Amino acid sequence: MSGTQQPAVCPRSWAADRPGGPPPRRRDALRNRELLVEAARDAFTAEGLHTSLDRIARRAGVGSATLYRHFPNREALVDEVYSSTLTDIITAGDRALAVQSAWTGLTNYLYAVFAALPTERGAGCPAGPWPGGATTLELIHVQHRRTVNALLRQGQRQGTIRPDATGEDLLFATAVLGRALPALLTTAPTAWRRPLALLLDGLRTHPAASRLPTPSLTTDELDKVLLPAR
Amino acid sequence: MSGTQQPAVCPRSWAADRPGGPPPRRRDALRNRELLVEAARDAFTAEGLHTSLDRIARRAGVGSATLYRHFPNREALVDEVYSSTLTDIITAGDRALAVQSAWTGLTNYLYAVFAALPTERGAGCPAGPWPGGATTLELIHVQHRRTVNALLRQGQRQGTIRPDATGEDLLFATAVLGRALPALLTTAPTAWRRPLALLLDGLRTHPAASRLPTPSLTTDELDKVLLPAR
Amino acid sequence: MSGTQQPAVCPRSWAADRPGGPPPRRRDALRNRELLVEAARDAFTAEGLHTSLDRIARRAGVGSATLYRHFPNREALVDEVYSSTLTDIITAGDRALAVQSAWTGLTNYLYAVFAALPTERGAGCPAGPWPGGATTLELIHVQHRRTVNALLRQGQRQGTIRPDATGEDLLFATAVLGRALPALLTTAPTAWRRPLALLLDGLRTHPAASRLPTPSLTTDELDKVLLPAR
Amino acid sequence: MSGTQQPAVCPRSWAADRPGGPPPRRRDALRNRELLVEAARDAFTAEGLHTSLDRIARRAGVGSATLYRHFPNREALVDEVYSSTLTDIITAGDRALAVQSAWTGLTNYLYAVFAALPTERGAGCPAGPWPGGATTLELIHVQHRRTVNALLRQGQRQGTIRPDATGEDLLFATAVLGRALPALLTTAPTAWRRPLALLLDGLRTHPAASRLPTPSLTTDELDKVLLPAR
DNA sequence: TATGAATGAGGCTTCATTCAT
DNA sequence: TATGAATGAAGCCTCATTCAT
Repeated sequence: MSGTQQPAVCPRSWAADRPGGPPPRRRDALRNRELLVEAARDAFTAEGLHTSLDRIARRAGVGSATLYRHFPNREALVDEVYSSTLTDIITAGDRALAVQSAWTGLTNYLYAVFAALPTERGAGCPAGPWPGGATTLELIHVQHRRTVNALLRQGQRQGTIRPDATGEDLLFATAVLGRALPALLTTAPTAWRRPLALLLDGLRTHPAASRLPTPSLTTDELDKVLLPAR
Repeated sequence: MSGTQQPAVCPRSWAADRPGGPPPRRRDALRNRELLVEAARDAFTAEGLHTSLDRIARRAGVGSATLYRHFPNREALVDEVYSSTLTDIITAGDRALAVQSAWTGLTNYLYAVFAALPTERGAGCPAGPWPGGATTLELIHVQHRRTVNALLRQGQRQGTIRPDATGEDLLFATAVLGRALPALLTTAPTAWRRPLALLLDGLRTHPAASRLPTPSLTTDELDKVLLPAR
Repeated sequence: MSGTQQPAVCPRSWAADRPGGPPPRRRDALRNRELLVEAARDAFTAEGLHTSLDRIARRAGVGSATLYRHFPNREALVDEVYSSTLTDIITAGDRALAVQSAWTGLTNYLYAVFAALPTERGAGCPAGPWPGGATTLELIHVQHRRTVNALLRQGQRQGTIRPDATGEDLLFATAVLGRALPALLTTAPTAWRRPLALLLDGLRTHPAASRLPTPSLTTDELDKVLLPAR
Repeated sequence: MSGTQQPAVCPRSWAADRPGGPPPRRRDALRNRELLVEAARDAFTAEGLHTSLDRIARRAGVGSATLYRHFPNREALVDEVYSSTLTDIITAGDRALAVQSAWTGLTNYLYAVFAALPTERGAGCPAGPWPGGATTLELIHVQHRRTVNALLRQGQRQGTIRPDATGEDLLFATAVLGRALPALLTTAPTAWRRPLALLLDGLRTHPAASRLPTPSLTTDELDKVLLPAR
């Protein structure tokens, strides 16, 4: 997604080469920090944002106090985990707003957002409601809202999006779909494309003869995705 | 039309008049059982399937041990709570399959299902993945799948539903939307209608000029629904 | 001290014989409650109001969750432990205010208060500052202040107490002395009488030829009392 | 008059010019040591003898391991912090013993001691019991005892101090009052003078018409001093 | 050497489950 | 039988102390 690091949206990435910032961290500490973020990403994706921090620490192979040294509370960890996603989403939003056709922009944008969420280099997707104070998640939400609202209004002016749809409709629908992403991750990581396409088709004024992308989930995959998590 | 009680789908409802079953319970025991199921329904709907069982017992005004006497584990309770919904869903499915137009049937069916979930006499909706082994929920899923698949195929034969959609598409989308119901309950209990309508519009071959039902969520409502849970 | 139980000041003693109140507790639960209060009294007295609640539970021979069942937080426990002391102090205050000579009243009152604190049937004495929210301790403080202020003013009007002393002087001095009581408990439980007598002698207008009460601490006792606690 | 440094009472002050001791430290090491002692003094005074050592290190701007390098355990740090106070106390004691009137000497001495405790160049005052093995505090106590005993006996011989008072009485009383100093520090740093004056008035044989020094605590100040520590 | 980092133990609190009455 | 009570395990978090750089 976002090839270049945008400093403005990367509030915590204390890169070691910043001259005026805090002194460069120790090698092993950085390694541990990485391990923790990875473990947290996995855990958040697999078990939701409310997993046991102790378990995250164990997963990362460090003591729980080490986790707390790096991240004074759950929110700080959440923020860190999702900060790269924030970058991606802002980038995708800016790009979409620059496109002539709002419809194309919206389509591209939503695909980009969903693609950014649950990948190994992206950030995973928060399962369920998130704990208060996680400012990165809130920023993501705010940015997403800004972009979606702008594109929607523009599309309605251009006549490609049904006039009775609201930003809230789209935001709610994408949030709901987004929450299902973790369940897809291991089984069918791109399966979100089809419901998204259905949603978009339902949203436009003059549906062209669109084709649903990616193959459908199989029955077994659906079972895996929906039935009791662990 | 399966108006009559189907034993096969009522695995635990030890009705007092079953001849071969356990002996008829004392009046107060039955009363307690009822209270527990009610309390559990409310609690599951309000706080998700992982609420404290202690709190459910207190809500019901009985001791926690009484809860365990009636339901040996959480799953048994979950099953019982959702068993009535199962009946509703089966009924709605049978009714839908009897309709000429599969499209009309499907539409009616889905609205009926969602309407059945979060009501006081229905069952509420499980928030998030459920604990292992909850058989009633699985049965609901099986029945739902049967109905949806049948209607979908029929609609495609009748030319009203896009041919590239699969049952899995629809099942996944409705499951995902269903998981968002609890969050809507207190704020906007019918807000699911609009995303459902969008989905259906995206699903049909020749979209008539449909109108989205119910007013949209407001921005504030959306925030309440999506932002940090309490 | 207060021979008869005064209901008004005994907010938590849910005696089993109250008809309209909560149902009588189970025998063993009451026993556990007693054990916990005893253990807490000892622990508070010996190690201050900030001891580990876990240790109190262990001392009482119950699981820590049992402690929390009986007392939802530290303050509730503190309140319970010191509620009987509150009764004593109020009683002593009322009695002192009824005496003609404010000087006699004050003397008797202070001796009574200190006697009520660190005894086996009294309540022990909070070592150091107490955690917020312990309303019984605050009530004790309020009552004590009321009584001391009244007696002091009266004594000054009667000419027996030096006019430049304030209620705050006396309250501060007694609080400071009170905080030393736990250290005395095991070694010389009445040793507070002599500093109290000195204080009172310093407080009166025409010091009669008073004698200090009780034998003085010995050198060894003083060491035990002052040197590193445990 | 012990104006000069007395080695016997300075067990840990590894001055750089001691011949037989450890080799002279590097300049920055000495600096760090100073910083640590300062930080510890502040922290002990403000938060009691049980503050987090980590916080002391951070306050001093050094790593926690540096603290441990300089002071192998908490007690060593406590000792060092209070060693300068020890000097003050010895000095004041010697001066007092040289005065003709034991009463005057005692009075001056006690005021000097209390004045020495909570100042920036003095040492602050340990709040509550101190951790085992803090030898400087013990030395302080020994010296204090020596002085108080001598003055008391002398005063009793001179007829100015009541004959039934013992050194232990006075030592206990002053210790108890001393423990309250930290609480006074921020609110009313000289408020100890009034209870001390009361005590002394209670102690002398023919009380002259003394006046209590400093204004009394106000009600609000008393509350701040006594009520729940944050 | 001085440091930041790591850690294990311990305190607090809640909860699912079992037990004594 | 139904109950309130008890419990142990687990999560959160902090701190004294030790370790690797």
